[in-house]
Amino acid sequence: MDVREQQFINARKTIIERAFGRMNPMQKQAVFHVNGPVLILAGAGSGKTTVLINRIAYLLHYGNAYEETTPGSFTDEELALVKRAADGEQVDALSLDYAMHLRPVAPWNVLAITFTNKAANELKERLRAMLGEDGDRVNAGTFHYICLRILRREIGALGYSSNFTIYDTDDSLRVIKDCLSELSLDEKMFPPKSMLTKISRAKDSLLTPEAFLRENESDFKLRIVGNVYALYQKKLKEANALDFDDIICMTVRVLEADEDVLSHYQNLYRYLMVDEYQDTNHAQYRLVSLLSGKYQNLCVVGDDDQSIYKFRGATIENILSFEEEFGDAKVIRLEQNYRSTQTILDAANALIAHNNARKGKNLWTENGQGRPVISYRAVDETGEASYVVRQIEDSVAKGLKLSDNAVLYRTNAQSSAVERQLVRAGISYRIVGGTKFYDRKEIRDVLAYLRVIANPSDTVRLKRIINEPKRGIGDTTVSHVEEIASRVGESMFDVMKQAGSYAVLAKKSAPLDAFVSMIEQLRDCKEEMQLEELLDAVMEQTGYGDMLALQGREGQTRLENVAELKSSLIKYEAENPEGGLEGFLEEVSLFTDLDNLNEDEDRVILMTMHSAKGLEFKQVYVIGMEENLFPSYQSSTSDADLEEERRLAYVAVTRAKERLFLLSASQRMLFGHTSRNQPSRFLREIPENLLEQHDDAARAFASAMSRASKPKPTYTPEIGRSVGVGEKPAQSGGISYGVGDVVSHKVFGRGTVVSMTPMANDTLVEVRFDTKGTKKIMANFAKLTKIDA
DNA sequence: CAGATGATAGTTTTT
DNA sequence: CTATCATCTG
Repeated sequence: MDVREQQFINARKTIIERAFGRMNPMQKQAVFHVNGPVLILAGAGSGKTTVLINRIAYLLHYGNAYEETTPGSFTDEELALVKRAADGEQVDALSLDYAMHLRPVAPWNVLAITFTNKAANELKERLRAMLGEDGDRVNAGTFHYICLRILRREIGALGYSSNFTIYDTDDSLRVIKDCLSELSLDEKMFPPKSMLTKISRAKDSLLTPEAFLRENESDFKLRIVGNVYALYQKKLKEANALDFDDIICMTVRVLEADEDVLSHYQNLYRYLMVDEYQDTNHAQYRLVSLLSGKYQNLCVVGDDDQSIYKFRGATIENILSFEEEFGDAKVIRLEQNYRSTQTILDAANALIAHNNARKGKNLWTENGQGRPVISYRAVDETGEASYVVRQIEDSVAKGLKLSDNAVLYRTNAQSSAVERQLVRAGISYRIVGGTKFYDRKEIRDVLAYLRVIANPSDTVRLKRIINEPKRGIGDTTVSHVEEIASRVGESMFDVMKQAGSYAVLAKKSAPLDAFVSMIEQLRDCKEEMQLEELLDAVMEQTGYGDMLALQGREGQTRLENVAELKSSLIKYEAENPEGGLEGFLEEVSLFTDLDNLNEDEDRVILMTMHSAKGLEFKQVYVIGMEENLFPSYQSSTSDADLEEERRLAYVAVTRAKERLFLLSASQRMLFGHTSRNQPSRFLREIPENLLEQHDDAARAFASAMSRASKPKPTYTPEIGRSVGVGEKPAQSGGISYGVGDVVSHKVFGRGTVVSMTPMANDTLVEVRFDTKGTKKIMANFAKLTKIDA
């Protein structure tokens, strides 16, 4: 290469480098290396989304100019302009771009795949903010969304029609149950849930029912799974339905089946980026490797230490063996953390160092040491929760917002103790996860109505609502209809239309006719109504609204949830005037709860550690740091499972920006039993010099002992235990009543004791008063007297 | 067919 | 403990 070319290239590099001057050296490497496979090992809080955004921005503006070694021909004037710009002189941007001989990549040739809608939306938003319209033209979405786009065009090749419907886990479970009863298999012996999991794993590994059966010929139980799988798949196809796993593996099949199709998408998605690569399963790996097969411009971002979804089929091997799978892949480590204090990172590093199956990384920061990690051991879950609440109150007193505080736990059931204390303290909070909005029965029912209206041959949804509310069409009738339908080869709905002409259905033809004409009437409404009016019509004409209205307070909440669905429907219609009912239903099937975590409401956030991935908070409280709970007792048997739990701990710890609290209780109520657990091994794996330890369990024990030895015993609560029904606390402190007793209060009148919870040196009594509702009262403060019932 | 009653089984879950 | 579900009875 001649001197002149060298000068041109160097000047160009300088200019590009300056354009991305905010990035650290490692981040720059990741941004500029766009050709060929790259693995970016991005530690927690290392700015990986920023890297992805900038990488796309670089592609769209500069193409591959940074690493390009043969710029082609250019004039002396152009060289001069580029050199002046490189020296820092202000030059006209457009002429400079022209002089640099850039070959930018078209936005539609870039595909960025994420796992969650939330991540996809964040990506899209930031792309638009940075690149305007071009940002919008970049293909960005979840695996499922991207695959769905491909399948709507291509699935014909597999014998499905392109208006297929999507079954979620609950729908799939119903199909499995049908399969089991059809094969006369006992649900006790073959739990539908674990059947579904096994089938799902098979699909993750791209095994067809036939292949699955071939592989497991010798195993009796797995052979049955294979048979269920085959029938399940047949039923899905008959219903023209795909489950979540199908969305991925059918796409793989479509691409494998036809070279022209494959080549079309390879050319379209010339630059491929995959976020959270550690969570991909085999099918997703296959998809990615097919799409990138031609140009090999594949960039995957992930953190092997944050792989926490093995139980759902993710294989950490995808990331661990990336270098072998994709020849001469470049590996870039992002280890500088912009989120947490060094103390928090030291704790996280020490913890994760106990794992063996990892690439190895060490996070560091310029943020400074910060405060020690607090380890607090409470007497029980109530004590744990009230400590959290005290700390939250303190933080607010110091000027933090409620939403700077997040409480993380291993299982959803653990939230309730914290909730109780938050309610008592009058602190507003928000729970993420748990029963999700779209998993609520009333929402699923209403959506099922809409789906049946859109497509009467959707049998799974039809069966869901055919007798909800009750309209005299019971199980026997339904199975008669089903049987006839499969015999004459018509849909259930069509059979019901002519109920009169089948002997077994003759007696039930009145309710069946009524149901059919109701649905058909609603179908007509669909044509002339706005979506929200259609929803109202459904609620009214099906009697579903009335049914809920009669269910008291529970029903009210349910009605409110339906109202919420209505508002999301209105929102959809405003944003997608052309979408129609079908469009809405499609969007809904890929929508989850996490997507509307509203960041601007000021509330304490409660969620599982799993849901916390990708988020950050100034103060993080991890509760239940106890053996058997976390790590969970089911994972203590295998090393691999234990390592996954440790990664989960790592994820939880690295959510904290400023302060981290690790809490445990020496005993807690779990499934109705009091259990005592040792502090979690993860606590011991954090070096002591990073921790500030408090032990209230030991203190409470000590003070209970000393008080007990005094001559005049005062009431000492049995440490933190709520007193059960029929039990009375030790006769003391003038308390003469127990749970279930009828008592009298001078203001509230007569009432029944619901619960008694010993507190510091008093007892919190919950009383349901006959006329004044349920109140919580401190026993020493307001005297209650027992009345004999 | 519908309501009631007892038995039972309870991690995590981006789509 | 508690929500859910299969089974029983009117």
